[in-house]
Amino acid sequence: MAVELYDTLTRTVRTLSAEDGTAFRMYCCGPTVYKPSHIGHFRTFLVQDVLRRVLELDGQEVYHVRNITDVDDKTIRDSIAAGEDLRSFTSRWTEAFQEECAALNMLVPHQEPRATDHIDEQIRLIERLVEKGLAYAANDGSVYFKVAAFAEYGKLANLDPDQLRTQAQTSGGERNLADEYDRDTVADFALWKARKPEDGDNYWPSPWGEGRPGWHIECSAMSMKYLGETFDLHGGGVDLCFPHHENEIAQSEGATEKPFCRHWFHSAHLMVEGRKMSKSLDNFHTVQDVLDRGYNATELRYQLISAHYRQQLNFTWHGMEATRSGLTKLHRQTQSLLDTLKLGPEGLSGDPRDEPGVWGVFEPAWEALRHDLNLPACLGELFRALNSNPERRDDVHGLRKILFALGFELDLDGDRSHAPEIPETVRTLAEARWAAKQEKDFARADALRDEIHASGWSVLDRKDGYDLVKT
RNA sequence: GGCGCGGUAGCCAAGUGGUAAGGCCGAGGACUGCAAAUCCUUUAUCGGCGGUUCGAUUCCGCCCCGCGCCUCCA
Repeated sequence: MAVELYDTLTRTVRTLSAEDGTAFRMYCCGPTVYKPSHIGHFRTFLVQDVLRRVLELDGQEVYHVRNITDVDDKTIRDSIAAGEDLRSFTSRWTEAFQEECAALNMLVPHQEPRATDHIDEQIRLIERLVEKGLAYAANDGSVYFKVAAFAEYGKLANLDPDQLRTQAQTSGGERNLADEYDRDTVADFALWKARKPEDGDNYWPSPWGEGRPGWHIECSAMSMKYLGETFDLHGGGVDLCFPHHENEIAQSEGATEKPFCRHWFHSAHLMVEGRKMSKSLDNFHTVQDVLDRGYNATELRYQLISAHYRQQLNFTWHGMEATRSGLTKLHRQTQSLLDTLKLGPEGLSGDPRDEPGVWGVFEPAWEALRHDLNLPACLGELFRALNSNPERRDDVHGLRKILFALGFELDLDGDRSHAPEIPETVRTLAEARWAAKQEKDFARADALRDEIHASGWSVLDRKDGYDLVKT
């Protein structure tokens, strides 16, 4: 048994393994905390969450680190605008992020290091680079990585470093804005940024004067601190491929002369109604936006993991409706399986990671996950298995594992306990209608149903009675 | 211009060198006084043109269309 995943660096599907033979060490680039994360961010984090669940179901011990970037232009700008110090400002947004992760039923990383808690580590890493001639201090007190000194620069994003060095314009023909500091070539990137007036109180002492770390260095410093100089997997959205991860490789491998990480895991972007979503455009939906529309977190989770991770996912409200229907079917069929086996909701409780690898009819769904985390295929096989009317005890083990991998917590048999109180007037009307129906006075029965409907309730007849449901 | 991804039923979306999973919606049927729910059945030849092959949606070439990245965006 093994889990296979596409690796961005080698452009091949490779088997994942723990280099040290014990724990699989994965680092995921986390959010920059200055406003609510949008559902596109959560797509990436959810896909990473599923990967971790699959690895753990496969019997591997996973050590999962996801950073919090709490110092950059935007966090500084917005905290000052809010009249709040950076630490408390970013702490608020970090907590908001963590609450939404919990709502989406994501496993909590083993470490969630913050950039500002690791300034020393970052400075030491920069010092190593300066000592090795891979970085230089500019006149303004900033320190830059010397891209020309790192021969393999561009290997992850498959870009030509010579071209990058001389590129003064972006594809859109705009001036390359990256050139606002004093450096040798446009491709060189800042490891340390000299203090500027607009930084307010947000600066730290360093061998090169007061300032703050650049964008990429915190991930190199923190991943290596918690996972070692070579670790197993590094993940993020495709947009991080360049420059962020390319720069991380340059910094890290430049300093250590060891491979930085063994596997690169990038997930494609979420689109919204056919358009790209990003913090710089104003078209993003937050988790709260989706909840406000009346969808629950499980429905959102399902939608966000339902496409293959290397494929763009187009989020639409129409799609959310389809997802809701699909989840309803999943509930129903799962309940049906439990009923067949005379098991209560507890039949699916407990931690399936501790159970033996028995899959029953759900084996194909598991195979789909193991092979490059093929979630659409997994969902297809899940439904196919349920449609086959499984009735063996072993099948429940398989279903429990698949539901764990997907992170779905189904509210089985829970509808009645969560149902709102039925008003006495409605109950009376419903009793009267049932009596009328028994006497085959259908005109009166229908009239009473209309009355009940006007009170906000629907009557659903069964063979031997009826249910009242709030509309 | 450079690098990369995709075009499969009304919608979403897997997949394979030998005639295409699954979900949603729709349709037909069963059930029901009706309605809802539920159950059953049912809906494609895979962007276009060539090539390789006994055979291609799947491999190769060209073309058309859409999308992403190319310096601080997951």
